[in-house]
Amino acid sequence: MRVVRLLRLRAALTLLGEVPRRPASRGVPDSRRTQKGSGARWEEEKHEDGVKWRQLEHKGPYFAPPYEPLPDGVRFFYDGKPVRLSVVAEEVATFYGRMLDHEYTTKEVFRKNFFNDWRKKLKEEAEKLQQEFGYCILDGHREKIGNFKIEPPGLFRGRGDHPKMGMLKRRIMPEDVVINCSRDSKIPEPPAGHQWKEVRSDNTVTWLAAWTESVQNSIKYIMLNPCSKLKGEKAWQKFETARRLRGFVDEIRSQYQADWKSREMKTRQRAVALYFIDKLALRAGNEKEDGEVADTVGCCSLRVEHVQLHPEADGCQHVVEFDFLGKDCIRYYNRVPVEKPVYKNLQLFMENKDPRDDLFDRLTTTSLNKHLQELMDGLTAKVFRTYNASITLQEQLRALTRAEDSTAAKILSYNRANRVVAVLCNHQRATPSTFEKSMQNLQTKIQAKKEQVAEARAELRRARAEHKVQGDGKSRSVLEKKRRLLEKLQEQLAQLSVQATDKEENKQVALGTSKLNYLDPRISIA
DNA sequence: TAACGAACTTAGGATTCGGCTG
DNA sequence: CAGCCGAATCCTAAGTTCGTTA
Repeated sequence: MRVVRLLRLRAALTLLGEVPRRPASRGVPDSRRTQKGSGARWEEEKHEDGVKWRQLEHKGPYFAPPYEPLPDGVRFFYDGKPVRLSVVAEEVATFYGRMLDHEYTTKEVFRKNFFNDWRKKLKEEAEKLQQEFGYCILDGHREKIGNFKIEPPGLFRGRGDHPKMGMLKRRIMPEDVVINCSRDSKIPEPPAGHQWKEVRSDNTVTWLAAWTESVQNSIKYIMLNPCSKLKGEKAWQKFETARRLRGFVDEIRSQYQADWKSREMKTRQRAVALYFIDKLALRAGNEKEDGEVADTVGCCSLRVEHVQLHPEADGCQHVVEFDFLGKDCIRYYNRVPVEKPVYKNLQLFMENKDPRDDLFDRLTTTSLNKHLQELMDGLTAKVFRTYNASITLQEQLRALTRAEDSTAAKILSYNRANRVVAVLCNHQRATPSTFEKSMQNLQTKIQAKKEQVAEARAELRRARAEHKVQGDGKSRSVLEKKRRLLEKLQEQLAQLSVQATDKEENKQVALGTSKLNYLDPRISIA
């Protein structure tokens, strides 16, 4: 399966072609609101600065029908909860409902067949929606949209200790939605009896529709799927920037090391922060408005209470202990030995401060990124995460694999390398709810295998004794067979315990995020 | 220059899919 | 051949970055 995926990636990559140059200026070009000639060929596209498309046509977002109470006596429940059904699914459900009194419905086969077909109907409908609303035409090509459904209303549940949890996320109506498409395209039809808030034609942005969400008052967008050319090229550029960093990183490192001794406090703080971003792959850490969102931090927003200094720990000198909640309220806990000047600087930064004070009080993400921009065109804090994730993957793969390995061995090594990256980036997950059970199953298997091994060992001993007595060819071949059996079983046992270790180590590590966002596919392919 | 806002990427949990196994 | 389990996909929250505005 994974091999197939890589092949697909390869195909996608060869399609990507030349990487467009980054626009020199991000100012709004003249073409912002005007329609330039359409129908240009895909490969020959050369957009002016900041222009994302020449032609964009789509059906607008899909609005799920609003809830209407069903007439008395017509209610559908699943697992004790009322469910809302589409017209078709509802009709099929009534077919079953009409037969409730009949003894058919007590028959397992009848129930199963009905349920399977009913589910098929729901699936068909999802496919129909995907076909109708799930694609747009961008510069003459049909592209998949990432999220074409308007988010349904509900109670907001932020992550972690969110001050706004439980607030109502109100229903979005067409009157809330701004549509973005080509001026000369077929303007999407709003649902019957409604109007769009606005229809505009801005080809300097990539979104197709947008609305303001009612809990945080932020804008939500409908955008293209990651497999689209637009997103693919952007991802390609991201990895190109990370690759370029490789040529600068040595010098950047010597520079920030030198800056640890700068006379200016601001520079020292920046140098220590950058060291953490580089070495530990911490996020930039923008300031957040408190009371509006959960209290989480990144590098620049670390507070004194988030670090502890140990002159000596774990047999190392100058150990820094980090303990804070990062993005999505995922805990970051790490003890790292650092260079002496870093340690001394941290002592200095923490002097005469309260636990709630900023560790880097002279530093903001803006000033840090401004500095990085001067060191390399396009360099920002997050590039270090991409760079370090990709370089780590490459090094791990180099160390773990050799060309003659079997595909299975390569996949295992790839997963190992992937895991090292996920740990670096602190990509965690909740231990799966099924973990205990499946681990138990595995342990049972291991136990059984151990018994088999013991049994085989005893049999081998017996065969050996037998051979000593008999000394003929037949007893020798029995002995050999027992020996091979024992070896095979021992190998299987080893395999199982590796599996168990793997499972245990993986239980809290999420591999998907790094695979998706940080690992340059070209490294995987190579 | 700080605050704000827009646009885009990155993230974990829930849900669905699909291949494997006993 | 169902039932299990990990992977893929969906969903949308939570970040980063950069331009604009006060």
